[in-house]
Amino acid sequence: MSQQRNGQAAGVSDGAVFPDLPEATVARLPEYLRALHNLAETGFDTVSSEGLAAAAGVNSAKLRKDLSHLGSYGTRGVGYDVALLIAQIEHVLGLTQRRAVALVGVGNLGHALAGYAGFSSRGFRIAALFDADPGRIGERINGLVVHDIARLPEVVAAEAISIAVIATPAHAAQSVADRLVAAGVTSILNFAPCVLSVPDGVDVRKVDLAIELQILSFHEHRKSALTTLPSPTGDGSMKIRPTLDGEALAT
Amino acid sequence: MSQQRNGQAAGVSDGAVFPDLPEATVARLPEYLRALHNLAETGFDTVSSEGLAAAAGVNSAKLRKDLSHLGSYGTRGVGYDVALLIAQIEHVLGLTQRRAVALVGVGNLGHALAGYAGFSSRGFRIAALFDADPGRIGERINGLVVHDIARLPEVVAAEAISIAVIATPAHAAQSVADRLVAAGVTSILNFAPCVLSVPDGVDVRKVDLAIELQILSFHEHRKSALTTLPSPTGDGSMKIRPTLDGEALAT
DNA sequence: AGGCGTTTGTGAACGCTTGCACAAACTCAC
DNA sequence: GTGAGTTTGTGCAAGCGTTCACAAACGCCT
Ligand SMILES: NC(=O)c1ccc[n+]([C@@H]2O[C@H](COP(=O)([O-])OP(=O)(O)OC[C@H]3O[C@@H](n4cnc5c(N)ncnc54)[C@H](O)[C@@H]3O)[C@@H](O)[C@H]2O)c1
Ligand SMILES: NC(=O)c1ccc[n+]([C@@H]2O[C@H](COP(=O)([O-])OP(=O)(O)OC[C@H]3O[C@@H](n4cnc5c(N)ncnc54)[C@H](O)[C@@H]3O)[C@@H](O)[C@H]2O)c1
Repeated sequence: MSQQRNGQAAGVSDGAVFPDLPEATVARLPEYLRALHNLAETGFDTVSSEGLAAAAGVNSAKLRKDLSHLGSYGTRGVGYDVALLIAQIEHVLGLTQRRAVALVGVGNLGHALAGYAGFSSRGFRIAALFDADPGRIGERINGLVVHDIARLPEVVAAEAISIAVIATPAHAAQSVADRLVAAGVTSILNFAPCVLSVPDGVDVRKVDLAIELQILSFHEHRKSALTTLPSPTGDGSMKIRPTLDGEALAT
Repeated sequence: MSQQRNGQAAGVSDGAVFPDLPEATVARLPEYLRALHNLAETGFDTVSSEGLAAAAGVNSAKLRKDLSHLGSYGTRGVGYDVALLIAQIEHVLGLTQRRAVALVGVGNLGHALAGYAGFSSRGFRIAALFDADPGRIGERINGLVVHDIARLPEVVAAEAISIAVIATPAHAAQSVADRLVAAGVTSILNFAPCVLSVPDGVDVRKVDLAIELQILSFHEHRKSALTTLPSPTGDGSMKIRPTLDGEALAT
């Protein structure tokens, strides 16, 4: 309603905090945010839905509908104010303050994550590292010391940690998740290839590299199968390469 | 139709190769496959849709509908033959032969990926590593030598690579993608936080860690906002902790 | 002030996805 | 062989997400 511009959170906290934002929209807001930051660095003050949609790689109608869920922050005939929209999305995503994140499992992958600069530039701070290997405990990585996993409750409470990343082997992941939940963590990002069971109220998202590759593999499989059948409509845009699968031929 | 059991691909390649498999189903097949492998190692010969659904973390009706798209590979009153279903899903996903994957950008993350054992156990083989940094070229990682990115066309052709992983900084990713496509790669898994533009016929999937965390952050934000309002239905399962956001209070 | 080109916000239609519920099909015991 | 119990495969309806298309709103130029 009132358009005062006292930094972020301009006249938004007057109602509920978007209890019914569609999940698909939530998943895209971070993409818009990244695109907006790029635009801001490039010097843009405003951007049209068409322009932002292109930068984020989505349909412009979808973008407008997504943003309309947050309220009316665009100006017809002009577009969206980049800085205002950044502040608005960051507010909705709860990024107005930097969130503390715990990382459990400082192995191969964990080391890379611990040293990743993209965390802090996008609203997060790795606040603590944990491992169970006595040989790893005490090691310093990027200014952080690796704690014994036994100290989880203590450190989680002290650092006000609510989000954790699991980068342990799969066989340890459920046990780690249980301990995280017991320590008060309510959001988990899981890199181990297994399903985690957690109580209601705890969110889990997973990243499984092999699954992504297998989905790509399916489409590769489908593409190479198409080259074996003469296309009824020779569209010409498909590059016909010798099939590497050689499987449909084996019948 | 005919139920001969000549290893994998039993009487399937007689039609088209699943041109209309729903995308949501394709994304879940790898989950089922992983769960099935676990079950097979645990000694299960058959599994019910209920059991497999629980192991994969999905609804059993959804699982049955997904599998029904592949054909009838279950036995009513019994369940699914684990080994047969594994072979079937692997066939559909195009995993009957190990696929060669190129990895571009052997930095922090790339090192972890290059040493990851989960690739080879799930149908893939890292066939080549590439980087642009002269200091990195020639380095040996896990038995593989890091090639100059300039040798991309040559190596991609020699190793029959159709899938590539991009683990370079974001500012280099589009250029790398262009070179990959030019070299004949038709599927890309992108870890750089940026949108890639590729021609039709090339598939891109992205993994963005910060996006996952920001989605979790949204739900954290929503949860902590709920604790400030007295819940109309005190369900008791929600653990009320002092709000760490302190933002809804600032109004 | 008024008209014109531009862009947002959104109603409505469409397609995809999910979940229920149940008949058909199978095994096993006797 | 028959009946009881179990589990698959699927029609159907409800929900969710996407896209189109357009009126309302805005800036700008005259
Ligand atoms: N390396 C990759 O590129 C990659 C890619 C995708 C997924 N993953 C998955 O990420 C996970 C980690 O992979 P990695 O290559 O880093 O493995 P890793 O073996 O190198 O590291 C695992 C770490 O977890 C620690 N750990 C084991 N049990 C623990 C416990 N109970 N509590 C705390 N810490 C414990 C180990 O001490 C070790 O430091 C695995 O599940 C793997 O499948 C890895
Ligand atoms: N490190 C992580 O945990 C992590 C997590 C999520 C996403 N990412 C993303 O993954 C990417 C890599 O991250 P990183 O931490 O490994 O960065 P890094 O700087 O450690 O490694 C990047 C590597 O890419 C190489 N490179 C640069 N330009 C190249 C080009 N044109 N062709 C080929 N190689 C090139 C560099 O020489 C370097 O070896 C980044 O986009 C990052 O945002 C990293």
